[in-house]
Amino acid sequence: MENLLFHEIHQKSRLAIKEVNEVLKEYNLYSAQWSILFCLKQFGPMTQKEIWQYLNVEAPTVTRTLSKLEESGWAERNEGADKRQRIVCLTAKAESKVAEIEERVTMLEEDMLSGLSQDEQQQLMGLLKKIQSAARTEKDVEND
Amino acid sequence: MENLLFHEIHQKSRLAIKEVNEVLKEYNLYSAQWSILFCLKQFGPMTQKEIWQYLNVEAPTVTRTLSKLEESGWAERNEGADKRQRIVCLTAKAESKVAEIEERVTMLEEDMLSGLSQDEQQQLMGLLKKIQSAARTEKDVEND
DNA sequence: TCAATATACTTACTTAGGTAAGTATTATGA
DNA sequence: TCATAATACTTACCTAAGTAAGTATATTGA
Repeated sequence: MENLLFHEIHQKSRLAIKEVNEVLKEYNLYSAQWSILFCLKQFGPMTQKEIWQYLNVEAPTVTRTLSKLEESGWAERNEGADKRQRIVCLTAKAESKVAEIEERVTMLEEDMLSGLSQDEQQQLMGLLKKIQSAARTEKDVEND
Repeated sequence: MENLLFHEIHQKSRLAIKEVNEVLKEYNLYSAQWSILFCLKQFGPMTQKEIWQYLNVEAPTVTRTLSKLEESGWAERNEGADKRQRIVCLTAKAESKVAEIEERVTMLEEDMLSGLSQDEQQQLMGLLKKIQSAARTEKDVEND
């Protein structure tokens, strides 16, 4: 990565994960696991496909992370009507903890963003969204 | 990761790595390996510590990546005056290829950023830099 | 001087994510 | 109907990066 912008994005991504993990340590969780718990809290029971589509990762990533969440008693996978699907939901333990964790993580993120005004945060988001795949060059955008 | 800003940063970080890897595939390289080659091209021979400090990663990460670069004939590690240190440099093969790779990667990155004006790119950089470790809250900043 | 400490790097183990290929189930079309 | 194709998930293998602990060399201070 040599454009300084991408370098900086990569750095901040790693920093955020590191700091979130520091908070999650107390719950024996990691950032990727938390992202799934948060997802389930927000949307209720979901198939694995719905999870990886929402998080924009590949299917195997979710399979692996869910295996750990299941082992550690945060999530459950049940057979769906379509037997290929597995319906994922939070366990009782998770239900009782997720709100507390969310609060802690939100506070951390607000701290990390405390150097930016609300306006700047929105600006930042807007600018990030303009970064696109190189497969989609200027011409392609016309076909939206 | 639940603040949408951090989610977006994480997504773009992964997207950039994925696309850079696509270009590097042709050279049998990966993004982390390229970041070290680029570093050596820019600064000349360096110790491993200088590399991991510049890239802001941990020492073991550089050890591992260099082992692969050495195996595949892109980098060399020589003993320094201080025998604890290993002085890293590019091989002849690397010297002859690095400029070409840099051009390809730069073009890709420009494509990905083509939706942003020069001004917006600088804005984005400035905003990213304002994201800080939560260990450094507002009060701490005073002590700079 | 030389024992204690610090430094540079490595090793072992873990999470996170990607691709490719495999399995089981469902949907489709001749 | 039933062979073929598509879908949902899993498995195996790879890169990337972190922490903790280990090794070898260099530095420091009593």
